[in-house]
Amino acid sequence: MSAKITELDTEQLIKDTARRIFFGEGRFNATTQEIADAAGVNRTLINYYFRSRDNLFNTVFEDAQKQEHERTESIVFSTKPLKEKIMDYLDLYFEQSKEFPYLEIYMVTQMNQGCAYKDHESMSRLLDKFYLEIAVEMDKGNITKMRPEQFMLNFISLTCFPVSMRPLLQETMGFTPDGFDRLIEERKQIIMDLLFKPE
Amino acid sequence: MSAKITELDTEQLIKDTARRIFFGEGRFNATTQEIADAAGVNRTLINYYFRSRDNLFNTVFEDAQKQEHERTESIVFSTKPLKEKIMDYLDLYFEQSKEFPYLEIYMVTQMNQGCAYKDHESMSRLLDKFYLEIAVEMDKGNITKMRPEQFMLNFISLTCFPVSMRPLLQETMGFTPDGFDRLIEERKQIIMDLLFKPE
DNA sequence: ATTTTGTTTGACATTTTTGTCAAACGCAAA
DNA sequence: TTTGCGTTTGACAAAAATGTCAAACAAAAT
Repeated sequence: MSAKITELDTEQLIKDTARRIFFGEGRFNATTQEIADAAGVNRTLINYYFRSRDNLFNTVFEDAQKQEHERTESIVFSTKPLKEKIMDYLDLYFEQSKEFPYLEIYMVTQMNQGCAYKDHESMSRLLDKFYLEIAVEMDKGNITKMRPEQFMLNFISLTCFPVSMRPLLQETMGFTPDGFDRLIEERKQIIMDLLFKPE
Repeated sequence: MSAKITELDTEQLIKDTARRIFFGEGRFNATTQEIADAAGVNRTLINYYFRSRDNLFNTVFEDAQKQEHERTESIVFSTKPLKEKIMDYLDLYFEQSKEFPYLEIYMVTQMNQGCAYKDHESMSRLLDKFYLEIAVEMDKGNITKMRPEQFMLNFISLTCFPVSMRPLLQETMGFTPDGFDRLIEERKQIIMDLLFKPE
């Protein structure tokens, strides 16, 4: 019944390192050895704390999923008007994408390998709330009328794609890392202008 | 000096199968055994025709890159007006995405693992041409003024993201496969309306 | 000081995946 | 028929990655 005080929990250290390698560096099939090395621990500890490699992967995956969900929830269920919520989300997303640019892509590949989404319940509550607010703004004439799902897709696409596909886009479109950062920063305003009608 | 007439070239069959597994099913770390099985050939043939697994992967990757590039080129360098080019691209993209939804994601992960983009030369010619046409339309007042790169990003994001992230979106947003197909089909018009000002 | 408990380690076993090779095969040319 | 040649195969070797285990260790509890 200890819990080691000397340094940060080894278990957490392994998780953090794995997360960085997966979502930060995009090295989705890093070996347990590589993760252990990066964390500066013995590889066997991965088995000690997480039975198997698969288990570590799932744990890290689910943690990230949960965290992202919570952050989104706290924005969507705040009392601010929709427009501000969307700006908040843009800030949050572009910020976290600096640390973990590959998170969504990883989720897609996982999703595809039979890893189902966990919390349908709360996700659909979140979507319902969001769709409702969108519909209201459409009635007020602040947003072009369309199915709320389409608005949602527009919003997410414009926000996430440049971040998720950054390596590809940066390479093919011929940007320097700095240049691309500036491009992303500029996008906040451009996205808002696309989503909402001018006043 | 034969070239086997009985059935399609084995070499091509392997390539096609690998392509389907990578880009069609998103199983990016399929083993050579799995690919051979899917193609209905002996695994050793992969080594016979493509020396190594890596070599097969690269070949398939470069072929796809080249093919996509050619198709894009033929649209961008056609004589049609910009608006029609963009509609053509939407059609092309949504069509091919039915067969290979994971192509872009695969490229991103590859890109990240040190696989550089090949044909910078012709890509930048293509982009220049495109940017020029966009600028002209902006002057005419048909497109909201912004950096052409941003317009490009908007266009690609709106088009590619829903396709690339389909497994994730479908799952989290609670769509049936058919429902999502309809959503995608509806998007063509929605994207056009977002990109161009109403006449 | 000794025991206990949770952690860490290295050596080893197992499993998975890839690569090699000689022999078999089938077909067309000599 | 036989020879030559590209293709195909299964058995085997090698490599890479994961998982297990007993023993060492270190710190707290007795």
